[in-house]
Parts: sequence; structure tokens; C-alpha cells
Amino acid sequence: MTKIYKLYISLLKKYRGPQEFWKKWCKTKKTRQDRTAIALGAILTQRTNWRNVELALKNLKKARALSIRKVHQTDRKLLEKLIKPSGFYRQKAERLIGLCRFVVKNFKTLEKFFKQPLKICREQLLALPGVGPETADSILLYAGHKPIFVIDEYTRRFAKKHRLTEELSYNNLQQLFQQNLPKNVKIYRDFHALIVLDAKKSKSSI
DNA sequence: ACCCAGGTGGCCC
DNA sequence: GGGCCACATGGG
Repeated sequence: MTKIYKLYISLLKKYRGPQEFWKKWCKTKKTRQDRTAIALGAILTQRTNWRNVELALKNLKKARALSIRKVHQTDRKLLEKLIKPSGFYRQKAERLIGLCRFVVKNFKTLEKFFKQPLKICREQLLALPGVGPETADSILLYAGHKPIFVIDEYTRRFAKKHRLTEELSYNNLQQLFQQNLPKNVKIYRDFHALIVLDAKKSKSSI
């Protein structure tokens, strides 16, 4: 067992099981609305608290606009208003529309988009304006159920704290985690969520 | 009244 | 390849 895998096991023990923060927006399995909420949430959460993202998602749901097709059709000004709580709302409205337009025009649904191989999906997401590696990988892992490890600020701090590597670039960290863990969607998701939880706990206990 | 939060892209050198 | 900046809201 690798050092990274051991760290995962110890976090699991410390918090007595996985922390599935996204479950609130994925109550039932793999429904269209769940996938959509997570995919849109990946853009909404850029440089923003998940709490504020939930306010925006709630507004979308209430307006019956929590679907790829509806966001694609929704008036831009209205969309901006609905997602306002998540901050950077003009930019994010544009990014959401860009993602939804791409899916609707080329695939009709997210399900059909995700039928493609992981590598192809990732390239296509990265080509969209406002979708960088973290956003793309979050969409792939949490909405698409694809085995790819998400690197974010918390993961980076975690790697630093445990001296896992010197090279903290996105690609290197992603390779490191993937090569030291079983290739498994659930492990990738749970580990990432535990890293975030642990960072927040230790911060509040100082 | 500050300060921060699960990024990205554009600009400059 | 790295450093700096804009983007904007809600909560401590």
C-alpha cells in the first residue's frame, strides 16, 4: 500500500466514513437534474464557497431552470440574476451558457456527452472558455462518474503538508494521486471530499 | 470594516 | 514560465 493510499485510509477512519458533500444535490442516483446541478455547480464554485453555490442552485431549481436545455434557453440577464449569490455572476452566466450550448448543440444531453471516452470529454471541456483543469475534472468525476482525480487548493496544501512531492503543478499532482491509488471513482471522490473536510476542521480548531 | 472563499483568462515581461 | 489583475457575492 502506498503512502497516499494510507493517508486516505487514515482520513476515512478519522471521520468514520466518506463525506459525500455533493449528495445533497444527488439524492437519487445519476438523474439528469443531479448531473446537471453538479456540472453547473463546478463552474459556480470557482473561487467561491459551496454555500453560496447552493443559494444559486436553489434559485435555478425554483425557477425550474436547473437543466442544461433550460439554461441554454434562459435569457442571460435572468440567468445572471438567479446565480448572483455565487459571485462573479456575469462571467459565470457566460460560462454556464457556453457549456450548455456546447452540450445541447453537439449531444443534446450530458448523458450522451459522457458516453465518449474520458480523454475526449476532458479535451472538449477544456476547450470551453472559463473551464480550466479543476472545473473540467470536477465535472468529469462528480457529474460524469469518470475516474479522474481533482486537484484544487486543498489538495495542493495537503500534498505540501505531507511532503508528497516538490512539484505542485496540476498535472504532476494529478499523476501522483492517480498512480498511488486504485483507479476507482468512489475513492477519488471520497478522498477529495475528506481532504477538504480535514482542512476545514483543522483550520477551525486552531 | 475588514478578510476570505473548491479558478480562469488576459496581460505583461 | 511566472507575477499580477479583474471578476462579485455572502458570511465570519
